[in-house]
Amino acid sequence: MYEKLEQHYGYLFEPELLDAINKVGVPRSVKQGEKIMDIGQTITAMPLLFEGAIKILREDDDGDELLLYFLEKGDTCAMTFTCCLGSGTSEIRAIAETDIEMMMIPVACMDKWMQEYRSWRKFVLDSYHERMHELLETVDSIAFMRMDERLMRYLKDKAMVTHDDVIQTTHLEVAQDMHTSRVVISRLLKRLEKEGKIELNRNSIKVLAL
DNA sequence: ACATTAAGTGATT
DNA sequence: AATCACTTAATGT
Repeated sequence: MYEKLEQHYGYLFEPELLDAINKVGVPRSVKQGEKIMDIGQTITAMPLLFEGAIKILREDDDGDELLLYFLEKGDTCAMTFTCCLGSGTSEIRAIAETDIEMMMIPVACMDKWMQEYRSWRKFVLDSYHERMHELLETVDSIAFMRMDERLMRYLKDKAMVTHDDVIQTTHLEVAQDMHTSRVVISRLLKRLEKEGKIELNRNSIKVLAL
């Protein structure tokens, strides 16, 4: 496990910190589609991602979902930071977009290391900043972009995090992530295909314009 | 062969 | 852009 830690975070953290992480961190692997965290659940640990991607969702009153952003290797979840200061319960849902390998760090350590390690402090602050930025981009896309632009952004994003230009999904799933109806997505996808930006097949979408 | 699920389409708001 | 109603296509049993 230490090798993975060093491989993915060695350039960020000093050896002592890597040791400390290795000591308290609990390795965890999650299969694709599994729920990692749900709304209202108490947060006890923060994830350090080694492999795979996680999608972060918000839920409305009717139980409909909305994709906020993806987490990738080297990322960590900003929600865990806020929980340390506030309620301790999650405001978001996290689902494994692909198979995941990560390490869970107890929130207590996370707090302690903030004072002890400059590199950790920088890592946490940078991550927070990055998440905030991504969140704003998502807000922008919802508020200012047309649906077709938004859809294209979604597809590119998804292709990016899975490292595959062929996205395995259904129109319905896309619609739910974007909080719209399947019919709308089907129509837009059809149009994007005619424009030569994507290729459609049952249960898969190939993104050409990367 | 039949049921189920995914995707395409016209019409209406 | 959302919803309804309906069709067609693909896939599982």
